[in-house]
Amino acid sequence: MTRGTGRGAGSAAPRSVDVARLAGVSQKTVSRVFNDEPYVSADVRRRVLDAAEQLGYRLNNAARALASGRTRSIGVVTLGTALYGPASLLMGVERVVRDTGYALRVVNTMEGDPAGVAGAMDSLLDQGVDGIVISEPIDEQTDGGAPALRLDVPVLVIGAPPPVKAPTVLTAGHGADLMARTATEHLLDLGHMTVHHLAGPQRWYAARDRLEGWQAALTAQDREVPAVVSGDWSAASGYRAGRELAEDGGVTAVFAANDDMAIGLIRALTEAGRRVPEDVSVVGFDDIPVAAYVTPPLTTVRQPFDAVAQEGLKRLVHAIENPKAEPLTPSGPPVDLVVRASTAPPPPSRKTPARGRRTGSRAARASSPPLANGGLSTRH
Amino acid sequence: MTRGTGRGAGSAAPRSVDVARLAGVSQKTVSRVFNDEPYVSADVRRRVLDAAEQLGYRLNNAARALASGRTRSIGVVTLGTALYGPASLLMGVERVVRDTGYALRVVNTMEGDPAGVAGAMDSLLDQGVDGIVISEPIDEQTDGGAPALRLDVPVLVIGAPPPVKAPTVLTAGHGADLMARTATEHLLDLGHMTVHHLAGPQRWYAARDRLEGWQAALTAQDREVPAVVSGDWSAASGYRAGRELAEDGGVTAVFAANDDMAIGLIRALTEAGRRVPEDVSVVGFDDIPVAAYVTPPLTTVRQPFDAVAQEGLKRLVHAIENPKAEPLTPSGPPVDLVVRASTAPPPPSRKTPARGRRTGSRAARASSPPLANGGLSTRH
DNA sequence: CGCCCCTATGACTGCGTAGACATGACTGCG
DNA sequence: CGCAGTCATGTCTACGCAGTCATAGGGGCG
Repeated sequence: MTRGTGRGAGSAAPRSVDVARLAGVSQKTVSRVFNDEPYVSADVRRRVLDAAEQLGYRLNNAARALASGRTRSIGVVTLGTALYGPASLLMGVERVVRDTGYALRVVNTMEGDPAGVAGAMDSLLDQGVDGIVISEPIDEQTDGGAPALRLDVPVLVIGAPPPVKAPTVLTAGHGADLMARTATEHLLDLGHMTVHHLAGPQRWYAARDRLEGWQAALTAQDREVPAVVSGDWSAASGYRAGRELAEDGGVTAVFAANDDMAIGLIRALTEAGRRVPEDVSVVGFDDIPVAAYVTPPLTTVRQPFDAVAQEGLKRLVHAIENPKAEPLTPSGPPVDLVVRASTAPPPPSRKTPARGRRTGSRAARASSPPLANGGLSTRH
Repeated sequence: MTRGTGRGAGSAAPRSVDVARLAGVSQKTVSRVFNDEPYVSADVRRRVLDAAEQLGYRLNNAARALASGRTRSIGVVTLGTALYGPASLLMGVERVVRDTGYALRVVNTMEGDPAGVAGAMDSLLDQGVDGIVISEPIDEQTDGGAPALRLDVPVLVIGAPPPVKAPTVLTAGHGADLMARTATEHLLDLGHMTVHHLAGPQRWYAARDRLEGWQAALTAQDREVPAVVSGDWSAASGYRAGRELAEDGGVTAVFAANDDMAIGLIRALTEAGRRVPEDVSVVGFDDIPVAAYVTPPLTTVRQPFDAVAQEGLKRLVHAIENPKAEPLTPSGPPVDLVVRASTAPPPPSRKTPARGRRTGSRAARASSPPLANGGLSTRH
């Protein structure tokens, strides 16, 4: 019963007529069997499948697509990065796509890519996909009103307001603002007067979304909204931001837009002699796999990538196969704050931003303490 | 000069005949223009391109594939994980594939997936790819001699001995053993008597490769080869391993098969009161983006993912387009050890494994010290 | 008992392109 | 001046499948 993979060298690939001949039926009947069409007797179906296996027959997708007008494939536009977020999302999408019987075509966009998302989608359309998933559309030329793309296939945009015109436009992955808000509130609840924000690049919707959630949490409680420091998602940029923030003695809590930046930030703070979490609390975002094991274990917000991918794809496939009304209201992803050891109540003494400007020469005093909870995470 | 993306609703997609009619030439000439065939006058080419733009024409890939027998696409089999290594490799592959004018189809395999790599390749063959890239073939049924797959397209296997039979089988990404050896030697050079190894899952070729490099380094210098501790690439498994290793006072240096495990390991050691790098040195593998910013900054080995992808793909495409001799001997990737602060000479005193069995109750003594080099990395 | 509908199958054809071959126009050269 | 060779273009058709319609047998039911 082993799958007949490949065919012997030399002979050309068998076609459906060959199978038909061997099974003693018409080519069309073979087609019927392989498409699970009704009105095929059990006996004929058996004969056809046997013949097909014997010959090592497999449907020719090109011919199939040409004849039917559908490619049974879905294209994905992702960022060309190995960042945990985009990568996880892609993996989630792949799984769902394959489960639904579609094939996956992938095109990256690089930040700074002149063609950008438009070029990527174009490339997918060239390939004739039946639907498109856009993950984090960062468009270079977003300045003006980039002439919204017009497509003729349904589109699912993850995490951003759609820059496209298409028969169906779905969105998924909203709710990051809520999660950001929860993270910020966690810090306020611990007693911090306010919370600083280490933002991601503002061209990313995900970054803007988190920033808004942070702002909302602060203004809802009438807290001062400190100036935003920005990074580029990398730990290196978090480190740079951390050096700045370390100079401001008034900083007692920081919400970083992702875990990598949070880790860089913590390093900078530590080197500057600000202990985490005793002097400064830090919250990250994403819950990358190492978050629980860095020093100190990082309090962060877990993103439900799989759920987002699955839920969104389900709706996309539905839209592809039923070009009627767009149903299925998206379900909001659950907020999942993971509290570990990088957050704590603020230091008691200091009340007004003590402008104790520290010089770099003192930096070596750092020492990060042991963690109370042994690095295990607790959910919220 | 904006690209004419999409077409107006209602009207069907224009075909090459439509373009031909408008340009006053034959359909075949349109085909010639779009395939960059020779023997088309500049004038005609212009007219055709103008007509095509005017109509918003784009080649129909299905028809093209059917007529030519080639899909101009390459399939990739990856692990369904967001692990830094596989994800980086995928991104690298995508870029190169698109640069060479091919489309990318992706299929994941999950560890534990019954269909496994065989199923994934099958799915790609169904889609009619012109070539296949397999990244880290972990096959469940590798026990016996899994009936090697037979394919009719060239295959590039990254990081493993090929489990397939195909017209052309290329490999890339070897050399991890060398890098592992270098990492191990770095520790020996610092004065450690021997080096322990925290290995990855042995079903992964990458894991076996690194283990071999480590062994080679030790035996080349007649060092004792300690028992191997294994993990599953995750920081969590590294943490578990770290708890074991922490009980053995003789451990002064550990080479972990990837950075995530190294980070978990360091955490466990730290919690157990073993300081890194004063008491125990740790080297990782991969140089993930946060490696420079964890505490302490991680000494690790950088993998040249992009170079491997690019070099391998170049050869694959060559094999696809020239079904003749397989040329282009692969170039070995450069070893790139990044020395940071997680490695140091061994503690002076202890000469023989001082069986000073420490109890967990003392764990809270940990304290990780400041780093000399401010978290910046230095190359080797 | 005859009519109609449902099941099971086949014949024919179109999908849009590229390959094989044909056809003219032109060039260069003996 | 004529013939071979090159360039530029056209004609015809296969690629392998799924849609459409046609056909033929078999009940159910009035």
